[in-house]
Amino acid sequence: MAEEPDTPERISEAEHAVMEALWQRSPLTATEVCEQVCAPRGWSLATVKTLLSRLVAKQAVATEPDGKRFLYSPRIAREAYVGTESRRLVDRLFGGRAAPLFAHLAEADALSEDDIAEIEALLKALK
Amino acid sequence: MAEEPDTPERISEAEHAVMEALWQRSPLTATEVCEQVCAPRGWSLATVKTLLSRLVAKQAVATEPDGKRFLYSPRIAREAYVGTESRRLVDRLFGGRAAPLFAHLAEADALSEDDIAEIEALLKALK
DNA sequence: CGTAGTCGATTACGTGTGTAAACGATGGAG
DNA sequence: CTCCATCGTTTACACACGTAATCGACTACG
Repeated sequence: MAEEPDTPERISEAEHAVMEALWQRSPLTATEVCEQVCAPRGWSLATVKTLLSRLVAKQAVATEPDGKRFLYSPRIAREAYVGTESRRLVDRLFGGRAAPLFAHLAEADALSEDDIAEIEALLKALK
Repeated sequence: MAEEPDTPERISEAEHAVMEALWQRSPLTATEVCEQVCAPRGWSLATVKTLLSRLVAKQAVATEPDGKRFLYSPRIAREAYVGTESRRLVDRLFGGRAAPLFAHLAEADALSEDDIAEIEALLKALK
């Protein structure tokens, strides 16, 4: 019984694209997912089906039968995914500290005016 | 002629560990790199040699003969690597905007007091 | 001078990933 | 009822990655 809390299986980049589609709107059929992601990436429906299967195996998406076909929905929250992914990067590249990442983005001119304003507001809220 | 500016070959996670050793101090021999990275990861010297070869193939590190053995040094700057990697993440997860990343880190309590202070200082400098 | 150790290069092998075709069931059109 | 369009599932395959043993060359010790 219940070891479902899940082994946090890694989601690959291609799989992530599928997750994004599902996070945007769900449940979706495989065909609908393809409509969202196939064109920009030049994928075929078959590819999307494979990715969906793998995501189901990884317990990252759930299936719900709808007549003959299945509907797919995310089983993990976007926040969780985004959280572990950014944490991984910050750990790997910046020794777990967020400030160096921020400094790097600043130096690389990756911060827009809007970004700066927004971050300023967030900072104020944090204090 | 000259397509050396390099195909921006991706550096894998294991390879990145080797790069870190070289960024910290270089040039190093394969054995010296192993001294830095083998123990924490349970790698053998053979593994490090393979990773070094692959990095040489990817033009990410340079070799310089030193008598019988080779000395390895990074051919790409840490800043460049860190830059493209963080950019990739921000693009993939936050639509290219840094502010949402920051917001996420804030919400996840991934920001220490020091981080906040440091970022505040950076912000002030940016304005 | 031969032999043991060491170095980089070559080869190996299992797994994950990207990408997809083939197959089998099934539901809807005629 | 029969056949075709669709599903999801199974199988495929090349390449990247993690991890390593082996091989051929060379050096240094004896």
